[in-house]
Amino acid sequence: MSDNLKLADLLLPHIDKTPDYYEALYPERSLKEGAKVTRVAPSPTGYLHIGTLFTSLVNRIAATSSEGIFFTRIEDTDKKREVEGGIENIIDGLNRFGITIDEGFVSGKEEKGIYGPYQQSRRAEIYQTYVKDLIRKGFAYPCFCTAEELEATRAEQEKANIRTGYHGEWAACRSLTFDEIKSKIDAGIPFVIRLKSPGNEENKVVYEDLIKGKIEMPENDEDFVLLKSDGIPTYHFAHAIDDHLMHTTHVMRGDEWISSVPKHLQLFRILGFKVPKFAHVSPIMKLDDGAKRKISKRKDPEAAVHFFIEEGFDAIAVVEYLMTIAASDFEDFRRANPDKPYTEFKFNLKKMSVSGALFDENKLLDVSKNIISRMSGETVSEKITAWAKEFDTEFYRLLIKDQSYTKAIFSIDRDCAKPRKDIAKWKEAKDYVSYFFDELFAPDYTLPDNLTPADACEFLKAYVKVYNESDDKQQWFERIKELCPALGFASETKAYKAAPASYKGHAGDLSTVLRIAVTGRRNTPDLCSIMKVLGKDKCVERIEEAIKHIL
RNA sequence: GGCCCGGUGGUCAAGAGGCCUAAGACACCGCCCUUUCACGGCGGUAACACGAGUUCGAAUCUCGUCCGGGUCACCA
Repeated sequence: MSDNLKLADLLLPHIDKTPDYYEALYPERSLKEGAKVTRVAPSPTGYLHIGTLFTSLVNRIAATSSEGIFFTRIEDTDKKREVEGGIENIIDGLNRFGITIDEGFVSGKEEKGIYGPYQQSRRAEIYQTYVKDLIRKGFAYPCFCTAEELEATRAEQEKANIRTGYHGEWAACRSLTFDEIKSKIDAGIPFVIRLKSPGNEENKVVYEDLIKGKIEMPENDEDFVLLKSDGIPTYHFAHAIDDHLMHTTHVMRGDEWISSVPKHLQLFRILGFKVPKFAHVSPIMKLDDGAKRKISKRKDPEAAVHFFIEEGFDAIAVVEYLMTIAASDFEDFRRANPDKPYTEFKFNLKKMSVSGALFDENKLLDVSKNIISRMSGETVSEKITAWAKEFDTEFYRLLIKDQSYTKAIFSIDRDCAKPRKDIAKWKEAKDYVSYFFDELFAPDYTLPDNLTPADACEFLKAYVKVYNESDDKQQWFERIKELCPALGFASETKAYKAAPASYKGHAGDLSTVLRIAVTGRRNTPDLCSIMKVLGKDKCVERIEEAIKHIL
């Protein structure tokens, strides 16, 4: 038996399968020509990050556009960084944003698909089988170096101005004999398995990135770690094995991975796997003190997608905004098809930005306003109620007290040809509708400069007498006009503008007075509708109260 | 520092050698519409990082400079 075979058995004695077993276990997928199999492979280290949402969305839409498959895989190979509930946080987060998952973890607990397990910590045996095979073939070896030794090597390299890393002659354990290894193993010294890299730094590897284009880099010659001392693989190795076995056609991930591509390419080649297409997406950036930088989990609240939910952004608004960043032609699609779901958009990798976009809250707000303006009053009312239930109990109680009243409030100036666009996030709604609830009503009775308290009150007193709840919008305004002459105001704005000196003001000014009296503010949606929702008793009560304050 | 990637208005971007006197969207400003505010309409301010080259012709191709970003782990 050759040393390599003996070594393989010595290092991984419990592994009795060969790669063939798994190759047969996970057959090719039968999908239509051109279908993309994509995935997102988060590690459960915290909350769903805006960047993860973004790449998930891109992967999802790429699969959808090609009638392919999008799956999730949990990369929990680093036990130290894992957090409780990490999988739920991420997967349920994706669900919350409407990212449908065809395969893998479809919820925090439930897994679907025949290429599993979709969690790397449960795939140890698979990785080890392939590693064992690599050892047999002389492409991998055990390394017993301690962190201190590695650090010392590094220091020495830096001092001598040599490229750092575990490569070539610096790969101390590369040339260990079988007997040396055996005695270390017998002594119980922990070890990792490293790749015996056949690469040469002088050579170039070239690959075509679907987003960035042709990229040329030095070949990998680093004997990087395949299996950590706990027998769990590093990202690089797990990526190669999993994406091969799960038949991923397009690996679309954050562009921080670009520099690792030579490692991956080498791995795929040595393992005899077909190389998937790579597309590296640029991160979402943020402006910090005038400098552009990647949104960071630690510094930026908006890194956690939960932030947007709390702020009251509708999930679909965030997704649509992300789509505008993801594809430069998405806005054209949206304009041409205002009512189609974004999932019908034909996504093309070529339309993805090469450089990272700065996160633009203004744009998000705008996208959001447009989306909300297209929702029915009922939908808006339901969504706001749902949001309040989670984040503002005081508001929630008011909203559910009388649901038809709540619905009526949010239906004003909605469901029409020119719907209002003044709500961009649910958090704003409370202030926006506060005057509909006595508990929130905080009036400011300050009159515009051109109106005197006396005129205002005289008008209000007269108005109460003629107010008819069943008037339509036109009749409603007629009432105000009719009161104008007696008060010295112009019924028609044009008349006033033609001879401002002859009047104290015009009908519009008096409607402002009424608006202030009823709502306690100068700017609101259509007053006639508001008064109808409020009801005559409440309006009269408000007007009488206002008169007391104005005088 | 080595290796990669990028650089068009404040932001996102269109742009593949002549169609560029450089689209569009957001933001900002002005006007119009209008009973307020929104909406809508019209208009405006504002950009090819810099320097060489290639070419009849460069935002577009090449090189250099500068500036940003990423990466150099038993993290992903």
